[in-house]
Amino acid sequence: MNSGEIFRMYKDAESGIFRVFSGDKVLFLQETGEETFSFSCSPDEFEKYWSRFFDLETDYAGLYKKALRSGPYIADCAASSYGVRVLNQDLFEMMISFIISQQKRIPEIRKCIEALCARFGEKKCLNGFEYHAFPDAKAIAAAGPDGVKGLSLGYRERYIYETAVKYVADDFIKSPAFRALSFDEAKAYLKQYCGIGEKVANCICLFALGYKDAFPIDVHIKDILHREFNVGDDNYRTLSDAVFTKAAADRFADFAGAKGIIQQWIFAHEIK
DNA sequence: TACCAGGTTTGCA
DNA sequence: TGCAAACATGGT
Repeated sequence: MNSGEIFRMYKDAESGIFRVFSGDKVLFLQETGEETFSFSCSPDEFEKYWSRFFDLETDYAGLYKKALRSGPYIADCAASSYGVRVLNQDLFEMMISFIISQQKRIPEIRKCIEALCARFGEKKCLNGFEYHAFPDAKAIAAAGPDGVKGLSLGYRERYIYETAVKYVADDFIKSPAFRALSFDEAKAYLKQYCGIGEKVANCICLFALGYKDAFPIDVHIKDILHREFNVGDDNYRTLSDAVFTKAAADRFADFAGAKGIIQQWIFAHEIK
């Protein structure tokens, strides 16, 4: 919830109930015991959506044990990130959310996303609880290039509008064929959208498309790869993304296929 | 005040 | 192909 992979999940301070928003859905979660939770959805909706959303088919326990044996730093990250899963979120929501994320801190990202939802998201109601869905691409596109003004998006306004317009017209990205692409193919396809570069494309692949080997390189990860894994000298921040990507592949070769989960545990640990 | 943020685009070698 | 500057806005 606080590890920068989902921006619309909140804990109600009074009741302790978690509210999880995804696309046009909302889910209420309550901890009922030691690692047990009640879900507000029907068993059918759980099977059809939330089970995959929470990535319940992936073996995190095995990865966790492996991480604990992988040197003190990774072990620390795994231990302090116990319970952090890499979710399978809505594609368009991740595209827009991570376009917004560039050059912003997490609290500001949340604010921008909520503002976007308030303006363009369909108003919905579940059990008396009113909320705004994440906007449909059509709603953003229909409002025109000036429709996204006044939301503190800055230069990202153009990226968001153009991405919404392109997405509306893009039948391929909504087809099963897109989901069948390889990781590299999907990433390259996403980068054709304005505002989606290497890092954001990796985030989308990891958080929406299930490519658990995606390894987004951002300023935090650069700092960590330098500090903990001896990548680069004092000018390491000027090194290209490719250098960090290769370094990560080398350092985390043991986790091939699931590097993105390790990345997320590292990230969650560092921003705590 | 100066610097920086889960970067990307643009323009120029 | 690769590099540096420009890009809005808000927080520290």
